Amino acid sequence: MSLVEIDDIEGGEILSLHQRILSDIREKILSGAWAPGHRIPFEHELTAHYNCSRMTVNKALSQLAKAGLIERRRRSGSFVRQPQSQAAVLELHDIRIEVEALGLPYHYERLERVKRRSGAEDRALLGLSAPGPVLALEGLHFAGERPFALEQRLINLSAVAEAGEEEFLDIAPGPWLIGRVPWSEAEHRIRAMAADETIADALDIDVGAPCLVVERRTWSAEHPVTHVRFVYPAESHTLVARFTPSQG
Amino acid sequence: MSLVEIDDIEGGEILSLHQRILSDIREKILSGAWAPGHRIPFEHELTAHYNCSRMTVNKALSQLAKAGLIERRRRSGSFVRQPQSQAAVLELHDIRIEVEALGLPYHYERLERVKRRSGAEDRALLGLSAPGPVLALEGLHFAGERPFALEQRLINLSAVAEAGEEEFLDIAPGPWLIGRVPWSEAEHRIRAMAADETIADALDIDVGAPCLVVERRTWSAEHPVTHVRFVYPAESHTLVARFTPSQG
DNA sequence: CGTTTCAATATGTATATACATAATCGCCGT
DNA sequence: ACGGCGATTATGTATATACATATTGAAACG
Repeated sequence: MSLVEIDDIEGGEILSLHQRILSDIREKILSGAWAPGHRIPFEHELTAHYNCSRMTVNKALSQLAKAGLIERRRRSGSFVRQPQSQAAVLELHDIRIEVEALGLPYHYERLERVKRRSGAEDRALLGLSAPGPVLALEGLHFAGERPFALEQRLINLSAVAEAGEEEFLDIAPGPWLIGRVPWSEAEHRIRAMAADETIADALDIDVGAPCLVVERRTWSAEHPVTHVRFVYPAESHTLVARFTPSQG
Repeated sequence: MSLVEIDDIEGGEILSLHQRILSDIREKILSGAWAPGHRIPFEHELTAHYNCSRMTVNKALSQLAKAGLIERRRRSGSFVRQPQSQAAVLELHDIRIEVEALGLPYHYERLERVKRRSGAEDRALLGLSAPGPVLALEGLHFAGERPFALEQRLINLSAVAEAGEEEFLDIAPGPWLIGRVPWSEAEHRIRAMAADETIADALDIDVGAPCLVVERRTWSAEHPVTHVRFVYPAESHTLVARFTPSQG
């Protein structure tokens, strides 16, 4: 397979040259080093840089083009595209990735954290029949300095006890959970809603402004794990779900 | 570019060999001719069938694999994969069924019907590169006496000529199309938006009220078929998508 | 001065070839 | 029968090469 050892970002991984080129360029774009509109090196320059054939470079670039990260123009070269805020509904979306795909710095900020015995409302949201300990979290995802999404989350501590020890001060609970709890089932509810005062305040928009609300319940082996509600200002967000492939 | 003329569904389009192979196989799989688990021809067989090099076939198959339609196993061949749990969001959209599930009488009412040559905006929505005839429809779906959703639709008459003869007075174009045109690909965009005057008027809600907007583009064998936008008043509608993780 | 033409250039697609890798089948010896 | 070993096979990745196509910029022309 003609493999090449590469010192990758985290711990030496073995990547094919093709993948190496792909991830190099992707990294440059997502990190913002190459801003939208920037002309990326010509195929023949990359060919020289990686010391490989043009076919290999071409394959990588074609793939990036199909993924929508770059745009290729004959005779002119290849350019970093203006990103569109998109997320596949079908994947458990990671807001960090969405934000970074926009070329903006991401951070998370906790607003509230309460441990309590589940009330009726908590149980309805989680789908629990018996009372038990839950962790209620509220936090803001930022794109640059602007709030990008408000997150309101319940975690069933009977299913994920370790979560009770976490502060979630500046790490979002989503990625944390995904790394720890294998989910077996999820349900999304998507709707529009007018911002009430709490939401308007958090997201810095007007009361009554339209918002997109995505709620997700997740189960692991029949046990409810978490319920989360993401609230996005309407202008900032479109969900995209595509069926049958366009690959990336 | 070594182009090949293909007699395609409507009006000869020019496809590269690579794309021809891709869509051929995709069609076979999506139509059900090759069921999940079926072993698709070996690369060398396709090479012979299309009279091209293995690289070309390989590229197409790799793409299908990345798209998740097929699975490739060394020494064994390539197999059609079990379909992914994607149907969730897709199936949601027969509005009659949604309404009837609520126990309310359903009917559809046409507001507008215009046949025209596609302008720039039409082409952008449909994803067409060249101008051609389109049918623009606007209609209302009712639940009982109340408007349930506003539908704004474009149909590419180059792909579905018969649609030009239909009046769509009280039958919705969605079900009509589904019965006639096998779709091979669809894209959903979901967002929230404030009602403008047109929408508020049609749906009998206030200007500025939040709405859920679901847009769908559908292709059949690489041909754009239709673009449709459903606008729901926020209170009336929640999308639900349930799924389990699919490996791969 | 504007327009037409043409060559240069970067990408797009295809070829033939080569070797690596993973999985399977069948052979073999115990 | 059983387990291991090598040959076979299909895919995976890469090479060098060739020619097509779109677009740009500059030269030639009226």
